[in-house]
Amino acid sequence: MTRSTSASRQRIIVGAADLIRRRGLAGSTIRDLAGHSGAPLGSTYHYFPRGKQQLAAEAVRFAGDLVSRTLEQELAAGPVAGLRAFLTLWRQTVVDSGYRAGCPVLAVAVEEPPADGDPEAIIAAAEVFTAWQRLLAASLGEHGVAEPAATQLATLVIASVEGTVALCRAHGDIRPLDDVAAQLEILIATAIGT
Amino acid sequence: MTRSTSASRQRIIVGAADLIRRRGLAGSTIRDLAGHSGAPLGSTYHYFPRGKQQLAAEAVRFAGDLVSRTLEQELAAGPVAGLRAFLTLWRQTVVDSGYRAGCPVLAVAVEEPPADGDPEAIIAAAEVFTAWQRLLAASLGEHGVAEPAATQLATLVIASVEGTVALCRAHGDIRPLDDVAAQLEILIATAIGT
DNA sequence: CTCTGGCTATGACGATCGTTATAGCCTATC
DNA sequence: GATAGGCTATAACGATCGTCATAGCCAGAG
Repeated sequence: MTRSTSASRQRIIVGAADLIRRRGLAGSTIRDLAGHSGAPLGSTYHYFPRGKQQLAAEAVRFAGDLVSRTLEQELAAGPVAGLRAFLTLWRQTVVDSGYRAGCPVLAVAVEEPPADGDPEAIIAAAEVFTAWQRLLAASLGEHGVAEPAATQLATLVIASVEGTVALCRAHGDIRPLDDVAAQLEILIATAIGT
Repeated sequence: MTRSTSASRQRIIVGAADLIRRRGLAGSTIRDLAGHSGAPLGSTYHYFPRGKQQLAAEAVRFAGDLVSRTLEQELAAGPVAGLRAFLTLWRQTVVDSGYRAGCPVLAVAVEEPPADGDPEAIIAAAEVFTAWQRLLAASLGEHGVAEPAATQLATLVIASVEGTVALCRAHGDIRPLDDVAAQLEILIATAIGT
């Protein structure tokens, strides 16, 4: 039953990531975090003994890895292809949710970590941001962009997309994302000289 | 005593903005929101009868107007000067707080508005973002940047700075902001042809 | 079949949530 | 110095918070 066990645990994580990206971490109760995937409250503390912070950290890592995999795949066809995939991913998230869902990593990053105990969640968020940024920076480097421009551009892309997703939610409009997409594509294409 | 009244009310708003940019809205209790400026809980509902949402909305507008005024002032010397002032403002916020404070407008924008009643706070957040974006876009237009580039660039700047502030908080490092600043400055300077 | 152990179900703990109500203070005006 | 009203102080409301404890269920190993 190791299989079924993992499945339950995984479903809690997936549900937690979905709820956090909508309501934030402080806005999501452990009961809702569990209930969003149909799991009972008791299971949450069985699988995540350190409580809310641990579950949030795992949800952030899950969402982060999901994006990282897509990013890595599409970057094989070059930085512009990777950028487009990254943008498309967030466009779907925002539009499909009716402008109610954002990025769970950002949601955790803008909240205060607990004063007592390890701030697992925000550390996980920082690691995810770093992972995305490195993937993009490496791809830019491989396509002829020198340092420090490659690093700076990669950070700019991650930051601007995260910020734009929040803008779209506030406005209830996808236009900010499309506007930023247009400028980023020009910027990256120019940087790699194509 | 209209003066003293306004002063108390204003101090609550200022304190609320400071707390929200650190803890988020859901992470800040009404008691803390009041107590952060030394005001009693009762005063909160006296000045803001519609409760937490109203106070949050006024805090967002206060912080937004503060930034708007600085932005408008510095943009008189051109888009690059305005950009630099905008970046410096956020740099101070993040560094001076020891990477514990971010942007209260973004904090509200990434949270779910209440299901019942008017979502005053997130509407205020959207209006603030629009105000900033229009100021910058207008300045770019006055310096020869045609549409839609002016609008797109302005949105890119706002979004990327908001996102970067969150990145800096997560990492406990100011470098993302400096990296983004470098790229944005090149981008804007190039766009206006200087 | 028996037994073991992972998982669920249930309920409770004290603390704290947003909000409301009301009684009293305190200053400005006449 | 009395009066009025803006503001504060205090207590309480039901609901819900994160967390923990424990009893029971149920599949797989012996």
